[in-house]
Order: sequence, then structure tokens, then C-alpha cells
Amino acid sequence: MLRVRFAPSPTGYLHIGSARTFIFNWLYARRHGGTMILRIDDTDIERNTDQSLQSIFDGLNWLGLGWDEQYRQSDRLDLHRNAAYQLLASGAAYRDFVPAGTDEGEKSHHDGPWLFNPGQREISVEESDRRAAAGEPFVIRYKVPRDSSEIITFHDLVYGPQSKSCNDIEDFALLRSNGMPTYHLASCADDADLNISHIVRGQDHLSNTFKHVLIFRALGSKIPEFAHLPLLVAPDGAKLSKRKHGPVVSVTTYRDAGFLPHTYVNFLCLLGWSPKDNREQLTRQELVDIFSFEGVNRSNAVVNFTEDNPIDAKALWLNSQHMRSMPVEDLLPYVEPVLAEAGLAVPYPAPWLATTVDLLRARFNTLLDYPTRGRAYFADDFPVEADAVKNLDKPGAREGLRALGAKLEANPEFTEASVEKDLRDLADELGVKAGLLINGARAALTGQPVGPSAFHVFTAIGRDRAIARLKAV
RNA sequence: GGCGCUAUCGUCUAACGGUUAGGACAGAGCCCUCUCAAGGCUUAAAUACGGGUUCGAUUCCCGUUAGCGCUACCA
Repeated sequence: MLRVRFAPSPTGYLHIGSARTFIFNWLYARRHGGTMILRIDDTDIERNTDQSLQSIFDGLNWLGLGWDEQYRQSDRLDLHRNAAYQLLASGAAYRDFVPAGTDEGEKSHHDGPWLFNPGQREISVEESDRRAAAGEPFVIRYKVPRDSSEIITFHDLVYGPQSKSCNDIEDFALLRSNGMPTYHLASCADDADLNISHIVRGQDHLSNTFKHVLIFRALGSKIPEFAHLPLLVAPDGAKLSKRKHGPVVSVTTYRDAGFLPHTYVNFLCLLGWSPKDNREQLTRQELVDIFSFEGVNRSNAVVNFTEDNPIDAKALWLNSQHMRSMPVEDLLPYVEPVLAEAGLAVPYPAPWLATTVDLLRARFNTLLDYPTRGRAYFADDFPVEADAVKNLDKPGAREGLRALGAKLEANPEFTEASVEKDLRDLADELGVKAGLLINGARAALTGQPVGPSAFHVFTAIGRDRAIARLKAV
């Protein structure tokens, strides 16, 4: 049974790279009928916050992909501690009584890695037990083999065969002196206990995997498959960091910018993975059907953003593509709440919203465009842009538009065709170009110099409102 | 410093020894047109560098350089 997990630690908001890791895990699980597990890795009690936990759930819920099982590491501390003591008992680990932060060998970092605190590995079991019983603080470390220069190997589904000498692996900590497990221990103990079959995570864990192989081995557990993902980096090439790059790396930035959740999923998939057939816009089902680690590349991907524009241009384009191509009835549930939040009501009964959204979406890029650029369709109070005023100020424009208002009022028919005929007839009568009235009408009806074909605007605004706006110029 | 990973247009990427190095976004131009978009067409833009291997390297090997990651009782 294929089982994968996404294991965020609640120390900040859900960031874009984490979101992608979640998505790739989810895709892989769905692709192969496996189980998707959400595990909150909250063993760092110093840095965890409830607010962060909430924002992770907010982000995940917004993506709308869901998961099958959920765990929290802090509920499973006994499991982790038992694992640590199992390793201690089997001789795979030992107590290190050197106080935190005073590791000897810190200074020897220049000529090589720090490997262990001298003398600690050799403390006898009896002495170790006695000092622990006496209350002396200690950390439990993995006793990495030192006698032979053993090579640890594993095969990564993305990066291929990996190997590292034990001479380059330090005696990493398993259990802190405060009794809390470290990430390495908790993660492996849980992965083993939860029968995780594939570990899919960021490439920043590639080097750590050797330690994990060591832990799984000492625990007597089956070693899972690994798939490491290239990192998402900032335009300057640096790892995306919450601290350095601010909220632009948060999932909520795209949500709040009016993106469809699926656009974001689609966009993130294209960062570090390719369907290899030049397709870019893909539905969720298409992604599930074709996702594989074969298509994941090995170099970091740059997320394009600047301080004044946190949104990657390609993501914006992708969003406009999705908005235009999805069934309009599927788009409405996303548009409606955005309108409501802006305090805008839908002015006409049922078919109208679908028709109007369909009219507008060809030139809109985000959901936020509906209440802003599309405000005139939903409300009578809307701003009149300077360039729209220019159209209205053209000689004869205002008079012509008022006359058009009267003419439309006198004609009970109000269709695109009838409005066009009335307008063109009037232009002839007045001896002005039809464009003067057409562009003027758009300006009068929407307050904007640009937008959909004017005659479509008339029917979308509706007879009464259109006439009123024309007469008011 | 040590270890690991990576290197194709500005960005995301395709080409798993033989292509005029392809696509997309962003840029420029043209067409369409009641405006603006959309759409169509065109254009500019890349194999980090140096050695090998080979009849032939973007592709395989080595080195250099650069970037990233790990090197915490963070994850």
C-alpha cells in the first residue's frame, strides 16, 4: 500500500515551497491510489505557534486537495522516546553529557566536520545509566559507525543513487536534554510507525537522508523510497525564506490576490516538474493522470516576484486561462463570495450573473477584477476614469448620449441588435461618427474607456440602468 | 572549511549522442477591431567555462567557476 505524508512544522505560515511539496505528495498518492497523510511536525516547542498551525490549515484548505489521515507529533512523544531508548538499549545510540552549546570540536570545523564529543561514546553503559539516574542532563546521540569507513547509500527517485561515507556523518542528536525528540528521530519513528512507503520532501533534506537511513536501519524498519524535490528559490537565487522575503512566499498571497486554487496548484506543478509535452494549462485530473517523479528535474526553480509585484507573471497568465476555459458555472462559486465581500449584490436574476461573468472573464485576470474593474456591472456608484471622461468630453458626445438615452427609452425593444441600430441611426441623424457614441456609451455606462464590446455592455447593464446612465452624462 | 546537489533564452521548461536547440510567460512588431483585452502571425533571446570520450556532444567523463543545501539538543 502506497502511503505518503506531508509534514509541515508550525513555525510560520504555509509557504509556497511547502505547498508544492504537499501537492506533489497528493498527486503521487492519487495517481497510484495511495493514502495521503498530513502530519504536523511540532517537536520544536520553542518555535511552534498556534497562529502558524492555523495558517497552515488555512492554506491547505484553500488548495482544496484534502488528505486522508492526520496526525500530530506532539501526540506521539512516547513513540519517539521509546524509539530513542530502543536505540540506546541496542547500542546504536549513547548518552552525551556535554551541555548544549559547548560541544567540543566546534573549533575544528575548518579542517573537517564535527563528528562527536570526545570521550562520550566510550562511557560505559553502567556509568551512563548511573549518571542519568542521578539527574545529570544528557542528549541521546546516534552512534555512527567509526571503525570501518562504511558508505551509506540509497536511491532517490529524482536524484538517483546517493552515497555518503560515515566519516562525513556526525553523531547527530536523537533526544534532546529536555526529553523532546529531534526532527530526525521523530520523523523517522513516525514514518516507520505510520508505514510511510514514499518520503517526498524538499531537497534540503537530501543530505539528512543518510542519517535517516541509519535510523531506519537501527530501528529494524523497512527503508522507504525517497523522492527529493528541487527547491523553490527567490529571484536572487536564495532559498525562499519567510524572514527574508516576507509574505510574498506565503500561499495566502496568491489566495488574497484573487487566484483560483487550482491555478495555484497548476502553477506550482510547473515549477520543477514538466509533463514534457509542452502543455502548461492542466486540469486537476490531468495532473493526477500524468504526474510522475520522472518528470521532476533536479535544479532549483526561481519564483519570479519583485517587491512591488509579488505575483509571478506566468501564474497570472495561467489564472486568466483557467478563468476563461472552465465552465462558467464552475467559476461562479468563486466570483460570488468575492462580490459579496466587496458589498456588491447581483442586480438581476439567475442567468444574468453567468452571462455577465462570461462577458467579463475574457479580459479579467483574477477574481478581484470582478468587484473592481467590473464594479459598474454590479453597482450604480462607480468611479469614472480620466480617459473615460475624455471620451465624454469630445464635441457632441454628451448631447448625443443623452439623445441616445431618449431614443432607447422610446423603443421597448432592447437587444444588442436593436441598440446598435438605434445608435447607428442616431449617429447618422446627428452627423457624427458611430464611434463617438459607441465609445462614449461605454464610458457612460461603465466609467471606463475600455471593456467589452459596447453593445454587449448595454445588455449586461440592462435597459433601465443603461438609460439612466446615458441621461445622467 | 568538509560533505552533498545543481548548471539550456530574463523566468518556467523540452530535447534521455545526430534538431535550423522546441514550447510557454514576460518584451517588441503586425493583423483583427467600436475601445481594451482575447485570438492569429512575426521577431529578439539560451546550452557557464576548459579539457577529454566519440565520426558526431546540450546530452557521457574529468576539472574550473558559480549557485543552493546539510554541517544545531531547527525542521
